[in-house]
Amino acid sequence: MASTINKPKGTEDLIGADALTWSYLRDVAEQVFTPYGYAPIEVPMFEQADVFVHGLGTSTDVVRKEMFSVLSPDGYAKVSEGRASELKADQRLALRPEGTAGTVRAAIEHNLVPQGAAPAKLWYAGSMFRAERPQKGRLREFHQIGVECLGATDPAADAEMIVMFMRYVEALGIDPSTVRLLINSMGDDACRPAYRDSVSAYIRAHEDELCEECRRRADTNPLRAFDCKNEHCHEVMEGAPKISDALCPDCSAHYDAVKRYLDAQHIAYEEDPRLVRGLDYYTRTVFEVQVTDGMGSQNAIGGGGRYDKLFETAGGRPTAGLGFAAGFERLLLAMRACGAPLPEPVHPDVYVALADTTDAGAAAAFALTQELRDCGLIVEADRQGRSLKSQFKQADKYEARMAVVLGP
RNA sequence: GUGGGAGUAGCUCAGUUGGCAGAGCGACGGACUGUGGCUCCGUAGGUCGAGGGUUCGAGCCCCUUUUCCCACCCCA
Repeated sequence: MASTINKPKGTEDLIGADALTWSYLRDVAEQVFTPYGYAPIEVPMFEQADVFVHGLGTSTDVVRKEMFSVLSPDGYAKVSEGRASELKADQRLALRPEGTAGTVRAAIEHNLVPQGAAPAKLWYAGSMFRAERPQKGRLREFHQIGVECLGATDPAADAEMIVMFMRYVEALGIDPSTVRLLINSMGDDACRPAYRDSVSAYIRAHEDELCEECRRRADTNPLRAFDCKNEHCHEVMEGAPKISDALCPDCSAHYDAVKRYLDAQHIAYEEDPRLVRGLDYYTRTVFEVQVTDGMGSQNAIGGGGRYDKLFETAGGRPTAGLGFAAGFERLLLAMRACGAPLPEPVHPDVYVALADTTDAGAAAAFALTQELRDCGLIVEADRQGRSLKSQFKQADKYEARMAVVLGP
């Protein structure tokens, strides 16, 4: 509507049913995750920018062009005076674009995974920020529910997390026939660099057949060429070396074990050698859950994987980790598309209608509404001086179970 | 960041070649009713996203801008 002040592009006011649903998704998450030993954690919505820059990687789109940078007040003063180069690390902040980097920072800072201790299993729900052009299923401030399992190296942890994710999707009532789970292994330090080089070499050998973007990727991020939407690139990349053939023995054994655990739990999955998570911290297992109905072009409702190098990158001691995040807005699209149950607004048990408009009558009605609420009932009453007739209409609109009339 | 579409009443949308700003639903008041729901009568509600231009006259044509939607890209 005509207004001089608009909400920022790509943000959303969560009102009414949507606000209820966000809270519902958190409640269901807590119900599903708690038996797996997960406990809630809340970390800041902004961190020193370096937490994300170093954590996610400087070559990622998220860091290169999607971060909301924030300056501390003294940092802002420096930039205003043209002394941006003098900014200190704690003056360059950023709104969190995802939850893992901040959680790992907190885990290191508070030593959440002491040597020899059991894994720290954490879940969170909150806003994330990425400065992308909004579209269906994609906002600049969006909501994620995420989990991180820190300190577990065993492939059973990977499988357990995937099972837990699928249970969550199921608990939300998303039609399983529209859901598919994609998995892949990205290897580790022992095998990925060599694989990366071989893909890079393959791209150079087929330069004539690939789009400009993919040719550029040969240097920057060759694995991303697998994700190219261009049909012809897609075909050409079919012939590229497969990561599954390039995994080192350890990674291969780990990946096989994950698949065996999933098989044993009858979790259906598709191996997708082209699945490349866009954040640099992933190693070994990566996975993505897609939904086919109602999603527009953003069909991934969630994804994640293992990040065994992130702790070291962030300045901690070597610690294994894995996690996933699911997007609230996308889960909601999927739930709506298949008619999954959504929370509904509550209706009053009682509507107190006032026929006696004397001060004494009003006081009696006021006292009654409070008394009924103190008994645990949901009670509505008119606060606009409506006529009795109008009060009945209101009671009807509220879908109150009964009306109490006070007066002659 | 690059494309395409859109913005008119609370909501969904009409609005012809440029000629008094419209409908349905909703809201509010009333009639009827065994106080609501049905039906009927009535009332209110608009900076036509914003700014500029052309014109005797602009919701309509031109320019600028902004927001939303969809797609690319990327990801949740």
